[in-house]
Amino acid sequence: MDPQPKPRPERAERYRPQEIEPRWQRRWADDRLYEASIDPARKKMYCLTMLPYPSGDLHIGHWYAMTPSDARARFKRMQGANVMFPIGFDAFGLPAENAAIKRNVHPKEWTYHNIQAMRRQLRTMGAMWDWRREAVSSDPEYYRWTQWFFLKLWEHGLAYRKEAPVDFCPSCNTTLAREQVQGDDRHCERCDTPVIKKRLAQWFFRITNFADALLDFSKIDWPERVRTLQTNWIGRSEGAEVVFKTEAGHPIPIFTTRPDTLWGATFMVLAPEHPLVEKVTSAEQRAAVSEYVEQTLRQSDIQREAADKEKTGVWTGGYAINPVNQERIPIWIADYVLMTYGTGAIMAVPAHDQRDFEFARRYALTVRPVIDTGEPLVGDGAAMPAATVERGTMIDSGPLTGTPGEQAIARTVAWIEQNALGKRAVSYRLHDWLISRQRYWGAPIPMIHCAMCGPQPVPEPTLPVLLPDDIEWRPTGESPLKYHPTWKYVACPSCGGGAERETDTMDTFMCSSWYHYRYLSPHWNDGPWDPRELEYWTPVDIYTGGIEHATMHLIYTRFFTKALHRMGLVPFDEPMLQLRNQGTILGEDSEKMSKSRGNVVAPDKLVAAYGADAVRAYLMFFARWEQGGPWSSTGIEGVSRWLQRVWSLVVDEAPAATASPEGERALRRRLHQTIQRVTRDFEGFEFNTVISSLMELTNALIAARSAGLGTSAAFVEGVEALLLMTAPVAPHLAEELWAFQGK
RNA sequence: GCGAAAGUGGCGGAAUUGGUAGACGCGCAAGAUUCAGGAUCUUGUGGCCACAAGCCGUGGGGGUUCGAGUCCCCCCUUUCGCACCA
Repeated sequence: MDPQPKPRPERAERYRPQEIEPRWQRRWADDRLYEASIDPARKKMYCLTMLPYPSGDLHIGHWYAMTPSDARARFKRMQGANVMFPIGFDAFGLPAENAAIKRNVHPKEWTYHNIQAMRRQLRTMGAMWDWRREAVSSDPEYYRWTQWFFLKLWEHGLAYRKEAPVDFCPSCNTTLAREQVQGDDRHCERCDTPVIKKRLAQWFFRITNFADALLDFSKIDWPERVRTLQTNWIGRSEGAEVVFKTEAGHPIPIFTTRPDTLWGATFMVLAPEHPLVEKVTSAEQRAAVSEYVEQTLRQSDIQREAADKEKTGVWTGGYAINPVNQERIPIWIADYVLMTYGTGAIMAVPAHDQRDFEFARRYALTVRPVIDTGEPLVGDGAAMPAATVERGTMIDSGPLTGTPGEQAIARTVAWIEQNALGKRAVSYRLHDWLISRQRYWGAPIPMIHCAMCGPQPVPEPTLPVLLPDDIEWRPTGESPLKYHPTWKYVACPSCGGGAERETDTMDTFMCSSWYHYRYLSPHWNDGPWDPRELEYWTPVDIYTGGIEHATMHLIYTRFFTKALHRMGLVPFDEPMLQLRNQGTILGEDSEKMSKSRGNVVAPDKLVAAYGADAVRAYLMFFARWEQGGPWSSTGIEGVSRWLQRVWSLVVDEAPAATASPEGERALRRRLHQTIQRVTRDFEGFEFNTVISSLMELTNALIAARSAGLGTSAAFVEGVEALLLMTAPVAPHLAEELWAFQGK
């Protein structure tokens, strides 16, 4: 090291981020510094942050998600990894269509205009985006492959069409999107009529085929919270399916987790929508049953599923036969039984299930204990205060009477199977993924309906099925594609006869399930990706974004990759090896930021006032990243002052030198402690302590310089290391000072 | 109701493995500079106490230990998740 200070180039003496930041951003772009290319000699690192929806304005939440992710990607790059950090837009979706209806702008125009604006804002972050890899999900060259994947899923039996209930307004005579149904009484947003559920043929993906695979997190390092959310969402229960029969002989399969209580079933309950309700209802009960069913159909799921609600139901007049003891038991309908879980029918065992117990008490139905839990038993159950749900010895249970609690379920299941009354079964809360949207601004589902041949896939070479631009906005609630004068009419690819295109589009979560693959080669025309890029870069090494997607995007994308793996398209079955979630940034009043509250923090203004580096550093400093917290306008000034101090540390002349081997030793010690801590904390996404360690080092260097060590080797080393460690956080400042020092 | 996590100054938050609690920053106070304000710099800043000494102090109560923010038990509070899932 040269102990003499270098002659300093003419340069502004004050730190002016607004002047240096655009200059370095241009320079990095000109040098193609962050364009990542395949390099087998280096360790690759695919760093991914969730792609934004092009709402038209980048808010502070985007900065909070993206800039610390960028800092970590930069840290990895400085450690020698070949880092790819791409960006793109999740560009299909409802807001574009709403803008079209409200303001008469075409969704395409609205979307691409917003993308332009957001690209500009994204550039001000000073992030190491590899713009060559940018992908926009509404580009035909993108959705061509979204459609292609749909066809692959169809070919492999993972896509299917089935009737499913949708919200329907009986007055407007149309289906409604979820957002168009309002209020507790679930009324139509246009005419205030309460909506009803209507069955409509829609497309599904068989995500339930992967339910057990999705419960296995052993290959990925994802936060516990997300794993719990997904596990609960999938909701796996083990038990048995047992087939009851109506008196007329119609089978009624039921699912139970407590087959050991079969002998205690004193009635059955069907969901009001259950297809057998019609058949079992007696003439005398028909009126009461119809009324109850209609009433239920109007209720929202939330109302229906409120646990504290008093249980209601109606007897159908029909009876079923319990297959284990041939007992004749009444069949009821009640809305506490859900058509969407299990088989939509239950055996009710009031003695050992609290819900059945409450129902039985209300309607004076028999309660018969068949499990001895050690509590004093009351013969016929009439005096039980509540259901006993614990395991215990089976009593009054025919051939299995006396079976101890630990073996009760296993033995009963074996007995059921031997006697062909049912079988071991697993039930999930997770349902198949409904991907049909009665909307325009999405990827058209590439299927053709032929009256002769049934649903036919659009032939691959003719993809993409392009969205027509000339669309009329009618307030129908149905896909505008349906009303296009010509678009849907095509020849059947199989028989050549007249046929119609599917007019629904795909859920945008389909587009975002695979975007990390399109980033590899966004303009590749021979497939969804360039296989060489796939081989080198995937899977994603680190994924960052909000936890609000835990049971949507983050489940869908795992399903998607597992499906691709099963089809042999990718060699792994998890898309992202490591996941980290940032918290939420609140307004200065500790409330959620919202325009109506007026507590929104605009990053553009902050950049103008303090520079991107200060915004980046403050977002990393003010709270634990996973936790988030309220914004502070004075807090960012503190961080800005720190950057000013780093600036003057490098730029200002040092005072007269004094030799101090002791002081140098202490400084080196501090430096190496800092290096160790900063490395460890970057590794663990603990950005707040990265910054505080850097502040401490800065303060120590300032103190050392005042003490006369400003020209010592230890000081020069310290400043150099400080700039290197600051670079991921405040890249523009670090570049400028590095250049200033003539490095 | 069930499950999980967390409670540290006026505030955001630090404290590898049990080893000087409160790093770093905000705020506040005093001083310097300034016509003034702002900005900047210096010093101080957990509580009690005039100061020092000293004592107290990591939600509350008990315990283990030479030593507890950290480990164990009970209670309180907050946040998050699930919530008729048969």
